[in-house]
Amino acid sequence: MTEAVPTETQAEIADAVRKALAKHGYARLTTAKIAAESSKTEAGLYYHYDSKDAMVAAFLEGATGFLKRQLEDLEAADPEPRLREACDRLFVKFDDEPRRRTNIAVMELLAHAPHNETLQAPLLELESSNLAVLEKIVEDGIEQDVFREVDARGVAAFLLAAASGSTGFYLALGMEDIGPPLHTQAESYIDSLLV
Amino acid sequence: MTEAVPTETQAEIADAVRKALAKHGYARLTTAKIAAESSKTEAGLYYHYDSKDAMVAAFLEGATGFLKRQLEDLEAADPEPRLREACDRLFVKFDDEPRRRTNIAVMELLAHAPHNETLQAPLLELESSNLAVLEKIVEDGIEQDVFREVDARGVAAFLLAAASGSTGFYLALGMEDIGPPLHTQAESYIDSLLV
DNA sequence: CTAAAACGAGTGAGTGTTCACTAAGCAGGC
DNA sequence: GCCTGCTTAGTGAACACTCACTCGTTTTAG
Repeated sequence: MTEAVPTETQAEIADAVRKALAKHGYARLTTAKIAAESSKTEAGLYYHYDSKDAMVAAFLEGATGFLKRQLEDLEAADPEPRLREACDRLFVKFDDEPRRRTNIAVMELLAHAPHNETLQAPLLELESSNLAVLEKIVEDGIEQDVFREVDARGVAAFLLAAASGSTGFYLALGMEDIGPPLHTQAESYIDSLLV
Repeated sequence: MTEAVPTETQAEIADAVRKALAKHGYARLTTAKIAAESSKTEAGLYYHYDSKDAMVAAFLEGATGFLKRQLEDLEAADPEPRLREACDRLFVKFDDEPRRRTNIAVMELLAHAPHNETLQAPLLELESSNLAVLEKIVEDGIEQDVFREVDARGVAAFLLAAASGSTGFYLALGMEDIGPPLHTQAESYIDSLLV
């Protein structure tokens, strides 16, 4: 586990990967397009990274790190509002354009992960972490008698699946009108967990 | 809407696309790999399709058609068992290898859809159709007083999102142990809809 | 204190390979 | 003898990556 804090330039390139992915998608990502989004030339990228794959991996580590922290740094302390806050962050808003694009990009990398080993580790860590955070909240809620005696892991997985699934038809396909009822339904689902 | 029933050879090529996608993913899909999965040479593919994009589109139309029909041809008549049956088909089993790979491939195409127009129409039709089927079941259930007065569209979207989301961490990342509790939780969610 | 050497960061111009796609031709059935 | 279906052999473009070199800064040596 080489943590290797990226230099400023490395971070700039990783951000260029994000922009290029948002514009063109992973399947059409090229080093030329990454360079175009950064202040460097194509060859210059290779001074900081060994390969295109390494650049994508750098972006992915940054993105998954951010998504992980977003769910770890919840403000509410009590289980119920805490779970609602988590849900709020998990269901990305349609008009948050950069975040929407980034989520779609991560989804494309996720779908490609079975065919590219370097993508697997950060994604696995992201999902495991998110799952653990949600599970912990539900467990606490059960202990404090605010939630019914449900399967904490199942509930966590169900919520997480619903949130990531919404990225597909809501964010990627642009089915705008489905977002609000979806989020409302997630809230109702949480209601149904209460004692 | 040119329905254009594919010839036998065209269908064989579309199936070769499926196999190639399962093996290599969309980002690494090449015409050479498609040819390798079929009985034709690379150039031969172009006698039947104008472009690589057209071949992918042909696969996608077949795949989405199948996924649509799978949810339209439910056996149970009454809302509750019907919704459970729909759920059963929506949550793909881990050990159903070809289906699993196909679902992942469709997910990769879905994530790439914002950057490739030819992918959008069949995917939009698939999701709309699935959503409509689920919504109808819930609506019927409400009318027949077997489900509570919930937001049918929201419930449909929530179930569909959970199912497609599970493709990500369950199927693509290989988190095998999360599948069963997820499916169980979907069942519990349906329980919570009952009057 | 200064000149030379070394180094970090980057560029412009390639290189070999892979890719999507095409042109020309050929076998066999009507 | 002419379509239909397919092949062999390309073609130019795009791609990931490399190389020789530059230019400013920093380190070292006398």
